[in-house]
Amino acid sequence: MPIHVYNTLSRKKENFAPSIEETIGVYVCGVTPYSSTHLGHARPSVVWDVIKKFLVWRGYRVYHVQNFTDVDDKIIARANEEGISPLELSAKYAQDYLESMDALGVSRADIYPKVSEHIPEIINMIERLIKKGYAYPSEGNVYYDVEKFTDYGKLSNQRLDELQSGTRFEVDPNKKNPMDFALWKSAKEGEISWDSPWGPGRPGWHIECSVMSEKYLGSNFHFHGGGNDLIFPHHENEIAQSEAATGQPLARYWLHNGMMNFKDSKMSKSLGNIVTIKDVLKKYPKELIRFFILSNHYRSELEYHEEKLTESNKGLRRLNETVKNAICAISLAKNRELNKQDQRILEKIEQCEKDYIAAMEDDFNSALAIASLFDLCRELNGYLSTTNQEGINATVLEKAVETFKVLAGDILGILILDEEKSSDDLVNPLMELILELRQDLRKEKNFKLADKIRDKLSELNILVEDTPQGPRWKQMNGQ
RNA sequence: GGCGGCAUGGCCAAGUGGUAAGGCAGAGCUCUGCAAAAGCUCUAUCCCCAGUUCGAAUCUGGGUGCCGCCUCCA
Repeated sequence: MPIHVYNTLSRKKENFAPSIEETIGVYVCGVTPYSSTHLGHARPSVVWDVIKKFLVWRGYRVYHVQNFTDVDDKIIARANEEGISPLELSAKYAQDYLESMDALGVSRADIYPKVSEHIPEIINMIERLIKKGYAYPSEGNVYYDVEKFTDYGKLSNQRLDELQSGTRFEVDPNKKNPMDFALWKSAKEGEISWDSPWGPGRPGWHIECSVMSEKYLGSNFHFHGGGNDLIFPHHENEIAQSEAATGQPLARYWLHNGMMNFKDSKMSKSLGNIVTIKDVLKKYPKELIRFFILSNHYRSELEYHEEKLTESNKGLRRLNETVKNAICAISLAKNRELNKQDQRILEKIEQCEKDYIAAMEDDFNSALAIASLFDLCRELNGYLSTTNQEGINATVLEKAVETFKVLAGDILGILILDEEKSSDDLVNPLMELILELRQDLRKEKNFKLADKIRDKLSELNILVEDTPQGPRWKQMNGQ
């Protein structure tokens, strides 16, 4: 079955069928690192992390480039406030970004190119654009001449005249057209700058992505991604720059994720309604944040509330408990011929994997993929409570656990399997002892004392459950 | 003003022509000494109006409400 992806450029789902030999080129617009990494940044990162892992699991090779725009107005302003250099400031927050992503279990891109390290290439592309007549210098700046690029507006479906009438800011007298945008900005007094044929200055916002995607992925790669707030002007301008310079389509598929909203509007640094990833991770596991994000389709808008996170946690926990219980049960299960019931569960496992793949192949519908995991979860729980003579089969359980480990663990990153038992060497044997004594009490029908032990342990955040296979305990951490 | 998107049960959320996935919450039941966990059963006709169609949540037109972009933004 072929993969289908929704392409912003055509505004419909398209077939995505690269040959298995070719490496899939992915360029995802990264961040402008001038303040702490927030949950809004987690969305595209987690989504693309999962897309990459899914594609790799399906046998493809992926090369992923993600930039840091480490020189820009905001960075300069913020650096001045803090009394450090712009590059020091952006390096600090780029580091914060990478740490946050590592903490979320997001696999790293193959390369994170920075604007400040690609000045010669940027100057080179600007020169190419000037030579071809798509750009013009003016007072130490260089502007892109949008009227020269006849396809301008094709990604965001805008018409140049409409855009102009919507102009809300003062028109720069150096520009031929109000919509022209800067490729090179002349430096103000004392500002960070590089020498160029047009005088000291720095790159405009959009040019770095055109330059760095070409350098690392060539002129016609597979996926270009980012938040849908980047469609205009950022990606529109990238297309104008790259396609004018190379004469080739920039990317074949444009994938845009929806915004993460907080308090009814987009989470963004300038609105000040941000929740940092590191803060959330102090209270909740990374798997929960991923589960929360992946439970929604990547293109839809996602409203963040802490209560929604705790609610999601209950579903996630059920999923994880099922897998843990299955792992525990393997040692008690039997190795015998498969009976009809075993056969049925094996079919369910297969069905789950089929549904999961179909969901992911349909524009990476992780929400639907997760639903297939819950379907298997229910079947497996039913199987685990089997009480008939033949009991449960170890091979079946192993197959189920393996499936969860790959689909939920390796690809989605939402499986939590360790941590319930104490790391303290003393606690485990001690708990064994307590539970053994409590079992004796229960056999003697001394339920009063047995219940007291359970209650007191509960006060210590240790949950005791009596199952057909014997007592089970776990530490409850936090929520 | 222009462009794009969204509106599905108490809450969250899939589904883009054939009669509504999944999660959470709720009710009842089963299992259990009790509990916990788990399982089973139950709970919607898809914002409003008009239309196309044998048939629409799904297509078309109109309306209402919300969000994003057009200024830095994932």
